[in-house]
Amino acid sequence: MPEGHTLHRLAAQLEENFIGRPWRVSSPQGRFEAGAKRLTDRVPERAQAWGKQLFVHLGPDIWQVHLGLYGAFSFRGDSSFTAPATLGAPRVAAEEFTPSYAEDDWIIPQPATGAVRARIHVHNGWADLRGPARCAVLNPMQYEAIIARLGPDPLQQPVGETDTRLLEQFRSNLARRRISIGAALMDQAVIAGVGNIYRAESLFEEGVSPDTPANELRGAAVTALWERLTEQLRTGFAEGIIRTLRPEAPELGARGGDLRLRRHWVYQHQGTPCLRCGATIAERELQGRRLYWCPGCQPLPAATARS
DNA sequence: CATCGATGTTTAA
DNA sequence: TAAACCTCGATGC
Repeated sequence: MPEGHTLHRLAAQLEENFIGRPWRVSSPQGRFEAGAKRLTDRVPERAQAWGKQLFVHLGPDIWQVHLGLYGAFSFRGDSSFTAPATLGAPRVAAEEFTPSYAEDDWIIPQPATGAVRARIHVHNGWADLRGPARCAVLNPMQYEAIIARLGPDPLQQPVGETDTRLLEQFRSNLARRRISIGAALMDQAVIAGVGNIYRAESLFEEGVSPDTPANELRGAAVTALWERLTEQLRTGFAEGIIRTLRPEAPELGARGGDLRLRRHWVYQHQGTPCLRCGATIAERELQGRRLYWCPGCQPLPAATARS
């Protein structure tokens, strides 16, 4: 589920399995051959996530990966290579296999199946990247240009802390935009890492209408929205899935048990009663993406309501 | 076997 | 605002 939390998990996973070790990079599919050739047989120094962007630093070269809608990494290795089967868009779980080793003691990877853009390989395992929207080698200037276009990422804050500098950047980014908060949360220059699910679920939990003009949100509401997104993204990072609805939520009472498998308050629940107020959850298209909200819990503020 | 849709972004019109 | 792009599982005939 590649919203920001997935990319931070990915960066942590790459740090664990790949950083500080020589790696081999290839492009079985062929569409990243030049980049793979440049990166292979070197030692990656740092993996970094910022919003939905992933960067791996190797001296002045930076490997940039953006998963887009359906990009994913899959991991395989021996028992010393601890990694989930996949990170990113949903993929089928890998089957068991018995590791074997080459003369140099490197694990022998299985043949790539399907469209593997990039394969990264260390002595005890490997990862395959499929379907990314971007997979490129950047120079420092190109990297800086991309970073400059990204807003603050709530996951840049140390766990348990609020970085007021980042919060104030979010606040001023909203104040300068004449678009709705629903549109603003999807703009990676306003806040980095939020996607369609976190947009819907954070606005619902804060009781904010997606149609509220971004520059009319009150100060306290901006702070609360930032804190809410921080909490939701941190939970997603810790658990590896986006779950904003919990069976033990007080609003659910005895219904919680029946709702164990439901993860979201409003995302993809249009046409059904809101679990908080009973109003029918609404859905429409906004800037080419589906927008979900509860008209009962998220009314337009009276001052800006249209007649 | 064909079509659709998805957690996203960029480019063109 | 629309189309293009990247991939694959689910759905439908």
